[in-house]
Amino acid sequence: MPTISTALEIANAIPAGLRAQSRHVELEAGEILFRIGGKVCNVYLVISGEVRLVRNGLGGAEITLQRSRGGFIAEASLESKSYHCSAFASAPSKLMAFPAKEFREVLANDSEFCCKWQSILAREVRKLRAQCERLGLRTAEERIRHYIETEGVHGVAELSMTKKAWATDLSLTHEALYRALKKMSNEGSLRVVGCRMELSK
Amino acid sequence: MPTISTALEIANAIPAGLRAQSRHVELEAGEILFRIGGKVCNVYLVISGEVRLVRNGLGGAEITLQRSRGGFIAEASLESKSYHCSAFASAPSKLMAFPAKEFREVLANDSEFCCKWQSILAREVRKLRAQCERLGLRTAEERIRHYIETEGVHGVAELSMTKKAWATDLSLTHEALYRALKKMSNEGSLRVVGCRMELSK
DNA sequence: CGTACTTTTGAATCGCATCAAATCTGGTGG
DNA sequence: CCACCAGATTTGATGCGATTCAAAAGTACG
Repeated sequence: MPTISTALEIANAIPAGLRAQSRHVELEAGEILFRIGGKVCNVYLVISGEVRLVRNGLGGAEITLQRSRGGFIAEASLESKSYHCSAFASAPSKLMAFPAKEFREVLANDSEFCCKWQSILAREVRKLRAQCERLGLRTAEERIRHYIETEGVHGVAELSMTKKAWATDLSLTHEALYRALKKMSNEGSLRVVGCRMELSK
Repeated sequence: MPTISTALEIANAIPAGLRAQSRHVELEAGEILFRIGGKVCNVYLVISGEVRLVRNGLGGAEITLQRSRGGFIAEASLESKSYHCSAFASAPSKLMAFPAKEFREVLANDSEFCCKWQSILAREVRKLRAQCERLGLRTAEERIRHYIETEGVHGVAELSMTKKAWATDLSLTHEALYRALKKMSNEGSLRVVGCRMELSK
């Protein structure tokens, strides 16, 4: 079975009947997708851009629960009547909206999709755990190595994004990332060819 | 429905028939649970201690994919024949071992458990995403605030661990955590009473 | 060709890690 | 009950690495 990871691959795993009921949603930067407390009408799949799930903390500070640049958001809301957080686009974004009611029904009745859905969730769990470990590393170099080792194959990873966006994923400033890459290149521990990152030792 | 989060609550969500087939496993620090490439015989639930999933990177460096101090490990292995990583106890640990074959069968045939399993996975996903966001924050104070806001209720969190262990969760040294807590207490933005953390502004 | 964005480099600053050591705390055995 | 021990908690001094602010150079695209 092929690996399911990108948003479009996930979209293809969804039964045609349900996919036919989906709407395409486009949001400008800053536009709100749903508000905390609102009725759960849809489950969303982020195709491009960036959507943030947030809650207001004490003193009005905004707490980000999740930043999604691809994949499902609000899946957990399938189990509840109202949203536990708000969502807005932090960049121009494209999404697919699936009606929650029908999604639940398909999940309950289509055992094949049920199985695939579990697979999607399990994969997401594994990916997130690796990301947590990566973010727990203290230096830029360690995070870079960890990324290439876990996201790549045999010490080689092909970036599907700009280095600047990669820096955000690694929770580094782009300056810190560029400097670390150069240092590693100079030391000979990494070869950088365009978007191809190759660990050498 | 009550929130399922601790390892024991998860254990209780498992059908009695399957639970009856589980074994208790105790590991000393350093003991190996399974090796990469080995046949997937069991799925494990970490009750106490700490288990790490690791792979060898290039040059022999060990890459940690996950550190679990409670909850399932190797669920993703349910879909594969052999383990994609190795696992060992990094502290004296207690686990429950469920036979993978039977686990798969129950998951396929017991629709109630199937539903609950999805719920467990979805909850894990949500928790991990919040943790990723937290680890992406740059300062000790921000991570502390984020933890209390997301793991607590109305700005109040009761720690179920020592502050030292909390520091590990926040990916900080215990010294950095202690200092940040004191600074926040002095500034009046946090009240610390034993294990009770209360944000005030 | 111009504009927007990424990539790159530099200098100053800040916060955390590290190493060291003292104090406190809960639990154990004499 | 008290001495003792292991671990948690706390404080101090120092250094390193990332952030921040600034600016220049490169690049893709209309």
